[in-house]
Amino acid sequence: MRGETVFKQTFNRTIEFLGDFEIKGVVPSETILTRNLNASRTTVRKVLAELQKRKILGGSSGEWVVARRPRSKDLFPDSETVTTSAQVEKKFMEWMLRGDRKAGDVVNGLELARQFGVSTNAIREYLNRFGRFGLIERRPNSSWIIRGFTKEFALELFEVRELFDTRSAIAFATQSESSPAWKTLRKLEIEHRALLRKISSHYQDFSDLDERFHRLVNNASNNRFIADFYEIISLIFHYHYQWNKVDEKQRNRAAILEHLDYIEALFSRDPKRIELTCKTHLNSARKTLLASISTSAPSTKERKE
Amino acid sequence: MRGETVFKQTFNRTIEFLGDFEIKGVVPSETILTRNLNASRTTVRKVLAELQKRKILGGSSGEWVVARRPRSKDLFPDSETVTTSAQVEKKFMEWMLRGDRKAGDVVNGLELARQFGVSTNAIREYLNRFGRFGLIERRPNSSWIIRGFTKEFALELFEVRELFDTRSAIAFATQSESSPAWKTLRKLEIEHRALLRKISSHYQDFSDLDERFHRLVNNASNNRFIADFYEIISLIFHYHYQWNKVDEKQRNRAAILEHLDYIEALFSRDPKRIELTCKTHLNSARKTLLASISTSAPSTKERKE
DNA sequence: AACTTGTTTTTTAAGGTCAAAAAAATGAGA
DNA sequence: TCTCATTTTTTTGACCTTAAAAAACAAGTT
Repeated sequence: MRGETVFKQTFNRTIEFLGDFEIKGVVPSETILTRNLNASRTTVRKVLAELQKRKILGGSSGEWVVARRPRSKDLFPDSETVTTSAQVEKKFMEWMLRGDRKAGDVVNGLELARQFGVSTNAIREYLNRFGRFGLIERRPNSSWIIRGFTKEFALELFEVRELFDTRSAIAFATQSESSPAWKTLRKLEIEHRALLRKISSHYQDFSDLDERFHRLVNNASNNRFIADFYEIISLIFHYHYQWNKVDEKQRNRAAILEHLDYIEALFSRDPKRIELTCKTHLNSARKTLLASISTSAPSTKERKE
Repeated sequence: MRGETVFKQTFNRTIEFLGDFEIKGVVPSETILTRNLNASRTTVRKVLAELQKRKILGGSSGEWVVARRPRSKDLFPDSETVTTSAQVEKKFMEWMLRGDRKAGDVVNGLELARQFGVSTNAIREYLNRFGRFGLIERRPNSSWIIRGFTKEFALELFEVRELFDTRSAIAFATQSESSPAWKTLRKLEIEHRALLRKISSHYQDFSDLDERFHRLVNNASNNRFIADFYEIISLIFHYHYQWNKVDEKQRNRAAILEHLDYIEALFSRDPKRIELTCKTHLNSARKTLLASISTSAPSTKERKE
């Protein structure tokens, strides 16, 4: 059966939303809530009913009024608001990137299902979607096998990334002066400088900034395949950097400086300069990733062709 | 329940395989059959049992002997040997590319399942895999929606293709002289010339040749993401060209000539020339594809952001 | 006249179970 | 070490239940 995660998520979001309201403040209409909370009216109504039951909302139907300030106790715990698929992703990425997976090993769907506490269906669906990330490979009528988070993987990933990023960067520079992207870029530049100042304590904030910056540049290409590919990059980096803490502060500081060069180049609109700064940045990113990949020997169970 | 398509496929393949044997010829061991037929031993044994039942094989177990020549009547009909997933692909592509799908329309999994005569699971699995082709888009907790086989799609597809193909072509040219790819290329060149001679009657053979040629070049890049992307190209072209018969002979003739130029450039190993011939070819391919896309107006049901 | 909301009904996707087919492992004998 | 018989696991694919979305509609509001 379907879980109630959507309802619980929406419920929590509603409580956050109501946090800004005064006691006896009138709650907006269902339609407006639906839009703001990004859920269907059915779900919103269920949430409202629950809020009334808990005496957070009062007033007769037709006009809801905040009866008491919601407390953090009212929130559903995080553990109940993650969908199965999100759980699977997290657990699978951990299993894949942190576990000592060797090229040629088989992925046992049934075992994963048991291990993760989800149905085989959930695993199957995830594997199908994850397939395009290039870390596993399907053998028809048989299991998936692991290609591994290897040096080759990183090199191939960066080969394509370089092609796409340089292209996007040039496209970015040729946008019209009035494009809102320029403003966003300026904001990001300021954020970069701000982070640089408090780098020693906040260096962990970089990964988010990094993602936003590259996504902005990539969007300029306006190409779904390039955008799609960036999903792969994001996922890999998101999980991998979570666990790679070696020299993190140092690395992030260097990356910020590279970004600033890159941003300046974008503002200059000089293609040569853009290409240069972009490549410089990607080169050190590649180096970092490669350095973190343990050069483990291939499994004894070699893949049969 | 699972169908018996693998068994039936293997059965047919076994019969073909036995076609070369004499009456009373001894059949190879199960292990060897398993290797040759590309199936598991379990399936092979099931096939052998069936063959005995039909008196095609005789002799007591331990050593099978051909008892009678298998007849084509013994084969399972093709309709019973296609897996569900293959059926879904074919039907879906037809539905997607031939049907009058508008951007913004929703994909109704349930209805497709009914229409195609398969389970909803099969559809869901296919959609998940098909998602990366960029023709449909997922909305969480809701249906997939159609992005459409539009002009933009073709342009974005070719933008990436151009990046990848030129890169692969250069990589191809820098392969060592001893690489077997050169021999394959020479063979393909000969095939191209042969086809050119009998173009008026055999022009339909081009699509296969086209695919093999481009795949060869792309493989030189040795990059899983580039290879993966070529799967998209292949699928689109495979289905789309099946139905686009306008000026086919003419188009194919022109394409062969372009290929020959391209091949010659590859042999010359001159990067400039390679890039030029490659781009020329891609430009006309793009033109052809664009021309075949009906410039249909977007659906009235506009997609809500 | 567009926008609410209460109510009800219909559809659809998420996510689970289960049976059978196919694959893989095990064992025993030559 | 290669064979085949038997047993165990795993994948495939169909089915089923329920949460969520969506749609429909009357009645009330701005």
